[in-house]
Amino acid sequence: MATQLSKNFEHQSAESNWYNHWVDSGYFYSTPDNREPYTVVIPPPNVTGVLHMGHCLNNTIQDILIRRARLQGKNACWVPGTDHASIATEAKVVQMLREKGIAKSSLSREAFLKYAWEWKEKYGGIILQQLKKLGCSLDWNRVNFTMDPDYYEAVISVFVDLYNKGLIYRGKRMINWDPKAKTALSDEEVIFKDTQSKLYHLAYKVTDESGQATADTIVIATVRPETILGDTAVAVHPDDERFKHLHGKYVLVPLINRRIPIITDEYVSMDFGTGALKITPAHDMNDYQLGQKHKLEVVDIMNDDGTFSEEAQLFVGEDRFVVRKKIVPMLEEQGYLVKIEDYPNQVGYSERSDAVVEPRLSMQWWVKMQPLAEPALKVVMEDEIRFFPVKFKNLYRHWMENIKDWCISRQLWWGHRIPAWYDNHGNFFVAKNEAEAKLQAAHKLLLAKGEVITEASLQHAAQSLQLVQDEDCLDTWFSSWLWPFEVFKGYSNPGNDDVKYYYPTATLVTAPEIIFFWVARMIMAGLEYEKQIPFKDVYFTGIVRDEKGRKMSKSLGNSPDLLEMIDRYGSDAVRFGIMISSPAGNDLLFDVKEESTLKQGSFFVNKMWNALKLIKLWEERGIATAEAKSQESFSEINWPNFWFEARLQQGKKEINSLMDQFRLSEALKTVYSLIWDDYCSWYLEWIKPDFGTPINGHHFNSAIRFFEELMQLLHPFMPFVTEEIYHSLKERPTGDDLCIKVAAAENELDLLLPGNTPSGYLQQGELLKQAITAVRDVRNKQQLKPRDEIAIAIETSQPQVYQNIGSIFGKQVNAQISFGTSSKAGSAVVNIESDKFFIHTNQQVDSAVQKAELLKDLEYQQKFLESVSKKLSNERFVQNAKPEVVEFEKKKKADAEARIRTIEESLHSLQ
RNA sequence: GGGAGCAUAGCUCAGCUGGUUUAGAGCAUCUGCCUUACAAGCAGAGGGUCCUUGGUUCGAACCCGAGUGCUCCCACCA
Repeated sequence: MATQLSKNFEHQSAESNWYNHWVDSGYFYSTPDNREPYTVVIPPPNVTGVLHMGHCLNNTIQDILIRRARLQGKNACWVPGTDHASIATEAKVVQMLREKGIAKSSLSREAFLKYAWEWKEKYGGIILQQLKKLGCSLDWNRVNFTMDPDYYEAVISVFVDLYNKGLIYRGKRMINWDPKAKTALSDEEVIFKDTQSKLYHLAYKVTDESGQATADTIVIATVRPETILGDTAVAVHPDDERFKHLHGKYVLVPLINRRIPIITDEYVSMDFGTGALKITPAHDMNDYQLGQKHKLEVVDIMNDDGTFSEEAQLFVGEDRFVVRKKIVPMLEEQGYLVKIEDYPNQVGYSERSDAVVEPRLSMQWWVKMQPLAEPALKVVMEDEIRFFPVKFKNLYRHWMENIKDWCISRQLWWGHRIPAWYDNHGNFFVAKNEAEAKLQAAHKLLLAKGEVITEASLQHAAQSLQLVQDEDCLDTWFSSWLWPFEVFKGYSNPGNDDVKYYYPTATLVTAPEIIFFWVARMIMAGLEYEKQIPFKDVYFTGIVRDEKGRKMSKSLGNSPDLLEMIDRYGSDAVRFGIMISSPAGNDLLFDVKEESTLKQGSFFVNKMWNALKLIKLWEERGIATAEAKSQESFSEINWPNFWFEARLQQGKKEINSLMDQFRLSEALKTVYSLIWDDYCSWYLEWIKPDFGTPINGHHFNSAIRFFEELMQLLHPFMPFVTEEIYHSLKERPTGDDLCIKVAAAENELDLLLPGNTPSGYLQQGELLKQAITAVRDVRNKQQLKPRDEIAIAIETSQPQVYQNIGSIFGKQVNAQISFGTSSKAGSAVVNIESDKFFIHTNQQVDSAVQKAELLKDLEYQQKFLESVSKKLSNERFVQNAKPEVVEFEKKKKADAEARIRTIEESLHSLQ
């Protein structure tokens, strides 16, 4: 029965219909069973995020992997979820409040969090809805959020556990301080601006043994002369000859005459400034580290609002910039100032208040990384976890071998609050909740008082205690590092069926920029808490750039509106467009203006749609069911089917191997060309019936079966149009959907090719294609219209090769075919291998064109022969090269010689 | 400053263990076609100093050294 197909694939309605059908049929839901699991956990997008190109690439890749696993008969489980993203979300909420005229500082923590949760309820999860439009086959029964009650508890409990294991400690750290907003800033919130600064050269007096100033001085260079009041050393390079006589001596800080040591460190560069560096541990990141290394005193000369403190001795209560203005003339007056140079440098400004950021020491929480990093490095180096592409192994090793402790506290409210409580004696207690913290405090108190500790006395003492919880939150990554197992409640409910079945997960797909933030830490947490790696393979995607090579970002405004693109081109086309040029780990240029790959994608959809229309047209016109009369005619009739079968199996193997290596864009290119070139351009043309004749039944049935198999191959990449075509090809019983149709395993690929090997069919096919193309080329060059009839005489030593393809050949080039030597004056000639094709036509052949073509070919072959002969006459080549290589060169030589003979004969016949 | 990577057709990229490479694909270009699925198409064609340079080798796009240009990550230099 005839099916009415619309002119185009109507993606807008079809895509959402299919998606709903898949979800309603439960195809994306997974529960443990006896199949092999294939698990992927989504890198949780920010809860308030919206879909951008990065997500699109990342999630398309995951969907391709998951859908392929499903078609391989595995139990595919893709877990969705979102991240609370403390900094980003808090910033958005603060901005929203500011627009309403509410300052965060005017709100209590509770009131702020209420706004934040309202915001999350309103905007959270929009991105997950957008992923549905993209076709992502996520298990919607398993949505997780890093601040779900269970998850929150797991994070807190991991903190307490690591603290009890001695892996979490408190320590001072240099942070970016905003003196205007009086808050700490994360590195991401600091904007560096090019600034024209001045470099002040200051002379420090060197002291003698009694501590008195001598005439000797050492000159340092600084852009912040006001900070000299906090200096606790002067550093020089140990090999610097200019200062060797000063090693171990002391100098006096100008104006206040504090005695500080001269230290040596290779950190100091000899060729910058004066080669001598003042060290101010309290007010400079690097100085702080040097200070730690050399156990220097820390003198903090500033208050939290940027004014000078008592410690400074001078300018107490005055602003840092005022001090800078005042101190320079003072230094000059007293003879300390040697010179002032212009010096362009970068100065950090607060993203929020535009104040110049002040590096400042503060108490933070830390995770000791060394013990966690060692096993996590090992599993990657020994390929228990494989990285694609491998180049990231090096990067990973370098970082893991030089790992620094992880600062996990953030001066934010939105997130997991640090489970530490303080009493007013400077003690702190780490516990899962306030009650437990109080018990700890009570225990300590009773112990100190020497009182008897009983359950009752503890409870009693605890009741009267007042503790204050730490104000800070944990770094977002401190929750997301638990993601691969906690989405299955692996920590909160250890050893449950889900975590046993799904963990370790199969593949993690993520961006290389978070290899340290996230990937490395998940490996650590997985090994620490599940005693197993969290995933077997990590696929690093590229960075999406625009046509000018710029990273796509909101601030540049060069990120296209994805939902609009999906509306216009369809999800399949968008997926195609983004995948066709994105090899693993390589950046991918996405031409937003031209949208060329999107167009290519939608052209491809259209092409397949038209192939479907052709088959439907054949069906309408009736199918010839007559059996072949003989074995010969059976082979001849079925030759295109056998050829395509062979080609298809070859393609499948190639695609499987590419997919196994995560070479997804190449796999897609291979399917694309298999469908467009081999199936549409060659196969369908070869079986196309003559006008007015019905299609042969063997051809029709094979065409449908091949189309189904091609749709199955393409389905992971372009799920919607493939499902639609699959259903349009035939009536299907309920539940017969491409989305879950398990493909034959590679070792089951039945060739069923009678009387020949696949390579025989493939070779014959190549010959046929070559012959057709060559004759068409002659037609073009001789300006023969496709309708002009011609006759071709093939002169060949092995006519049996043409037995099954002769008639197709004749039809494709619109020619009468005969065999034998029948060169005629005025005919054109082409050479395929060592066969000659004489083309007879009623029209006058342009023999100059013919001759030129042949001579060009001849020249090429002669040069080729020359290079091969040269190689073969090189004794050392014959001696050293592998025998098979030499053999091959000999064959190349023989072939070239035969070919040259053929061309010469053809040329001769033209005379 | 430290580390990593890249450089092949106009553009985006393949080219795996050095020898089917006198280097492939897609897009773009050019020519001819409204041929009864598809002009969003069909048919055909042209297009390369494999960044430069030195070396290793019988043999280099591929391995090594140097140079040039670009990109990314980390630390952001008094």
